[in-house]
Amino acid sequence: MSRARLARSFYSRTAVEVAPDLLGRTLVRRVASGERLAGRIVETEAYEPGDPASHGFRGPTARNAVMFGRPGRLYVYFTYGNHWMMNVVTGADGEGSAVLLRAMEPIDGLDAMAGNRGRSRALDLCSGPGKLAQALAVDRGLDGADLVAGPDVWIEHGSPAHVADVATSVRVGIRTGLERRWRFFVDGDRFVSRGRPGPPTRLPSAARAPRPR
DNA sequence: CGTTGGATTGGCT
DNA sequence: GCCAATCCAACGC
Repeated sequence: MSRARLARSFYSRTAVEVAPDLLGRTLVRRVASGERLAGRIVETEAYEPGDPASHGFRGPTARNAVMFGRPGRLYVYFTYGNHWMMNVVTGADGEGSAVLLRAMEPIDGLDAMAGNRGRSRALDLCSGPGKLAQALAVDRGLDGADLVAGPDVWIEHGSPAHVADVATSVRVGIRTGLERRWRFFVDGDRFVSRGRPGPPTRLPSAARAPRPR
């Protein structure tokens, strides 16, 4: 369990490589009071260049500008009139790829997260992308925050999930790009969101007897 | 400048 | 399971 930060090189890979590698890592938010809010990432989605489901598909705009900048920064956007979403910028500088952070198991700062959420049950704090940003008090102010060297939010090495425990599915809530099964999650983990994707499958490299749940 | 609908959530049936 | 809430970026005229 390492508290060292992930380096820029971690993010300088394709979104499809970074997304499963983020599972088991520790997402950390240092709020203004100095308190540490943190958890174990259990669900991500990859958005690649040329992917019709990606915000970057039609090129850079004011909203998605951070996606087209250097990797290792946070891309935050607002949707459905209520919710902020946290993404990690990946790939080469200018490429326009990112990984959506969808859920984590809260580890540190649960009381503060509960206050931010207006909900107290641990399972309700970070089990979805909108919930996660709300629990961590992340909004537009952190769009572009540097995960590699910034003071507000970062990701530590943690304990990477074993490949055999990682499952994939269609990404949640999109209408195009359904053939790309780029949602990655820790199979059987209680803190994964309740999305409505298609049936999950194990990663090809993870073939082995299923564990009991 | 007006319209549309979204990488969701939570409450109600 | 269904659907309203709520706002703003993107796109079309």
